[in-house]
Amino acid sequence: MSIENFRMLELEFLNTAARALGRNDPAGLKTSDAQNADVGDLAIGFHSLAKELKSDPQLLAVKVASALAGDGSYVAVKAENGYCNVRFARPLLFAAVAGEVAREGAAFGRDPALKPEKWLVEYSGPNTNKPLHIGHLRNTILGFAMSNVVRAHGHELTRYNIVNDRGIHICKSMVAWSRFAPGSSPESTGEKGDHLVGRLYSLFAKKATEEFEQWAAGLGATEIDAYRATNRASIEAGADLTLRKRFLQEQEKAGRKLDWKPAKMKPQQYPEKMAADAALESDYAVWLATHGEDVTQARRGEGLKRAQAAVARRFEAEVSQLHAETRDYLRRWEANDPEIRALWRRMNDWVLAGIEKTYQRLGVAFDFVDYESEVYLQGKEIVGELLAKGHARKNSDGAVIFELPGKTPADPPQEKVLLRSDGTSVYITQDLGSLMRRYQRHAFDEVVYVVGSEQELHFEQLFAVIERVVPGLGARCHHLSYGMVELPHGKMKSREGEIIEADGFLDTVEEAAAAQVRSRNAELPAEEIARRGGRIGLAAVKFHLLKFSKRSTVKFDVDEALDMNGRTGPYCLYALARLRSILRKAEATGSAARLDGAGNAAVDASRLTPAEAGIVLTIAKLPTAIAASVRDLDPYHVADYVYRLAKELNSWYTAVDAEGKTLHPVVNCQDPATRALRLSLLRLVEASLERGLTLLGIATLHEM
RNA sequence: GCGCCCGUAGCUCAAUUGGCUAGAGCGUCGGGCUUCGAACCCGAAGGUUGCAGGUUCGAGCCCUGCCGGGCGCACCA
Repeated sequence: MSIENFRMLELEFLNTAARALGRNDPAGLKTSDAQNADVGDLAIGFHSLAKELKSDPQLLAVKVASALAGDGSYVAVKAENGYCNVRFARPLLFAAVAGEVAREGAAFGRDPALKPEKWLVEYSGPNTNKPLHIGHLRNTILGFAMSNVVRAHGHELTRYNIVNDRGIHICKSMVAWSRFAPGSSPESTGEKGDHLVGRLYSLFAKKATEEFEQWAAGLGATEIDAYRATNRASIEAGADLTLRKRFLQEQEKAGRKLDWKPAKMKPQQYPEKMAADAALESDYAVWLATHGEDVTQARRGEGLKRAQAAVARRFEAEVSQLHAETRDYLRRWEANDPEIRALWRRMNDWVLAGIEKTYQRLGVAFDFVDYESEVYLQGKEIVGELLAKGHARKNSDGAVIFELPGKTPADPPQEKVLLRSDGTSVYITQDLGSLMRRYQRHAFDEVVYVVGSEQELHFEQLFAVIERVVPGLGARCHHLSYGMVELPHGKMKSREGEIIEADGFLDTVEEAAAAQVRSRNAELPAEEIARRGGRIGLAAVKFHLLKFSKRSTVKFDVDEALDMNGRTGPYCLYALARLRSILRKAEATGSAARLDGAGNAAVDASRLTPAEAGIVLTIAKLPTAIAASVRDLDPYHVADYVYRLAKELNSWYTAVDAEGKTLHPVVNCQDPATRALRLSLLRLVEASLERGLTLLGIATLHEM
């Protein structure tokens, strides 16, 4: 039997170890990385098996080591600390890995033993009232990479996008267009469609604020006063509550004990607690007195804030022309008013065309797109079926209720609303609709939703509901939940605060990258500088968004992401470009070796230096990295793989001996056999880096 | 108040899912270009893994209780 890939080498090792212990198969054994490169390539730990056999791990390790000693496949075997470390014969290792890369080609990285399943991945989820922002960027890049990785692992993959194209926020842009910019269009203003509509949306917010202030300046002021007069008691109580909280926090910081838990208190502690309470109250009185000015200010501020919020709500609901018009638009939209529908369709098309341009620029794509304006209707049908089958029930006021178990076993069941009492749909209705439609259409095995961690509860509930509808399906639904993106200036969140729109952000990074290129290659034509800057900038953004595990909050420091020194996209791109420069030189001097079966058979892999063998071993780990990414639903393992390989390559490339002479010359290598080997190795690294970066959605360069 | 997540080197993050001596990047300090791209590389210092218990042959990882932070707990999306 010939060894065709690294996995077979691993299995051979495991099987031999199992046989040495008198077992039929390697169940209970698994390989891990050797402790370090000095001791070997791979290891097997015998701790858990020893426990099972009531034996000593080191004893088993020694037993296996002695069985491997005469085997020509291994050039070093060492039993230590309950591990058996081995180093594979170099020709064997090289042939296995080179053969795998050559044979798999563009599929390198898949798991040959995998039983393929049908997977769906949903990501991006744009709104049609504004352009993509930096939060969408993490989502889209993460989702695209995840879907690449799922397919690379060997599964059948369908990529989905869900477009939020209906609701009150869309109507705001439409009202702004009708009232303040009728007739404007991307053609007339020269703006990208999504930017135009986003600007109209902001314009609505601005005009609504103006409307409110105008009203508040006159009639509104008395309204606020009246509100404050009638609600003085509760306002002051509220203000007092905040002050008290502040006082208690200060006390706690100072080390005062406040966390008396009545339920856990022993009876003899009661007098102690009462004394403590009395002391606390008197200290609070003193604190209030000494913070007199502060207190009045806070009370005034707090009261005003609450009054304003309440008045603003009432203003929106009862006074504002703009908000009334928006509600009117929504009602007419739902009633299929032709005029409103036409405007809606027209503006949506603008936004979608603009967003599509951003997708193209990012190099991401989808196989199917769902529109909420369509799936919410299917959601209603699904809810109807649930009702008919008795899975859900109607409330006294007509809302459809689904009973979910309480958060803890002790809690009562919670009532989840699936349909409002007026029959309109809520958030979960449409997700139910799209999920069932996709399930019926594709009969998928697993589905992954790429959505921010703030929606964990929503998906938990969605999956619980679907589990009741299709038993067993809930467990096959997954939420790829990720953390937020922050810029040095402040927090970035989809529905609050300053929105950093994606195109402008990408422009900034790409221009900074182009400036780097220009400073080093001033002679290049402007278009070429822009092209390289674009690739480097995108690589910087994507790698930075993929190199952390999904849960962590990403602080996006542009300078850090663009740094050539460090764990960055540009660094990986540079390693690959430098490698390709060598290969070009080799082609030019006619010393190139071809990466095919014959070429590899010709190279003498026994000449591999330890550094080179290490690189081969790293190359071989792509299937492992991909498998880990699928297991964790997190592509960062692949980003880690790419960086490690780039790092090892750069190290190898620049290594020098004691006199400062290059240790690993390629083109200049005097020995033809070593040169051929190194060229083969570089082709393997090139293919692996290209493959890894492609999975991350990062386009590479030949020159930087 | 309840639920989920997080707390690891000065900073930002890993740790093959309970295993060998807890590793990287940045920053700091020191070193390396007459030869394939120095847009790089090498070395050093830096740790009571938030605290206190527990389970285990073995805990950064599992359990309990605290402390600190993030997110969530709508007939919003």
